[in-house]
Amino acid sequence: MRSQKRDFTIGALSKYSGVNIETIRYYEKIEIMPSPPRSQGGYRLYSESHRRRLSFIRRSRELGFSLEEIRGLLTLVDDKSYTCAQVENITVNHLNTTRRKIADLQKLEAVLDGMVSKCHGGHVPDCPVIDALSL
Amino acid sequence: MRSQKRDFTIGALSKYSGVNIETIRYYEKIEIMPSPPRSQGGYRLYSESHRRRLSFIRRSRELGFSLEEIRGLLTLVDDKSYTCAQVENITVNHLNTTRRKIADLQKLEAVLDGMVSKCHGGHVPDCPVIDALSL
DNA sequence: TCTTGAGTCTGTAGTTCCTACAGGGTTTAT
DNA sequence: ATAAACCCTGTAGGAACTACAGACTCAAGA
Repeated sequence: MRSQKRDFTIGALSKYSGVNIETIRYYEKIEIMPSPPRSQGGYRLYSESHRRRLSFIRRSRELGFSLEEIRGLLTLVDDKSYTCAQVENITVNHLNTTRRKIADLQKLEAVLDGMVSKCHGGHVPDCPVIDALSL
Repeated sequence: MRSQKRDFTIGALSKYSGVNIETIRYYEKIEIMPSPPRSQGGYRLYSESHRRRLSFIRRSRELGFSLEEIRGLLTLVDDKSYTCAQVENITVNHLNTTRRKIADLQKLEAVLDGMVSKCHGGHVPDCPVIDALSL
């Protein structure tokens, strides 16, 4: 019993992944998602691995990575012929921007949290949100 | 001695904030940045508060917030006539997405960090990066 | 089996958020 | 005063979607 792959259509994939149907087809065209097999009538048939890849892309986009950055990471998944130095290069780079983003978001979190607390106190606080991310 | 505001041109603002000159003018057109005063010859003259606002926008964009989301936060800064309930609404919302993003980035960080360690060990690791953000 | 309605197909055009000129005026340093 | 470096407006292009239009497919019920 390997992986029974119950295929699903593009509409179902869209629901499971939170990505628009049109965007899914767009991702296939620019080759960041693979072309799936088709039914006799020409319908795209997806499986679990597609759903996982697509969810990864969506969430990475929400974190502010460009499709080219994501494509770079995904080649690490797809292409098994990298040297350690190449992998480390891509990975360390991504790790740096990831850590910077975490730090920024935590600053933002602190400011927003402070505002909510003050608001609970009853009077409208002024909003120092710019101070969090203005260098 | 209040704030001595040494004005600077759009090119300088671009350097200080890391935002392209064209993008700065675009932000003015869509009214997410205010129209600054002009010199006799028509040059835009910016001061420190512009720089801070613009840096905030740039870094928020890098964190994956849309201009509309950022505009929402900035109205909290600009408009002093909100009720506490309104402020809390906007803020709590933003706080939720912010925390979700932090959590996602931390998962990604762990995976990338793991890859780098394995790479230091000498042999090319396979890349479980999708697992970090595929639900 | 035939029909009907929801779902999918390709292709093209529109939106958002920039980015890159073109052709001209302004500043500043020599 | 004059050239280099900068800025102006306007328009056109690119990335990453998003929204049709018109035709085909599929599942389910009469």
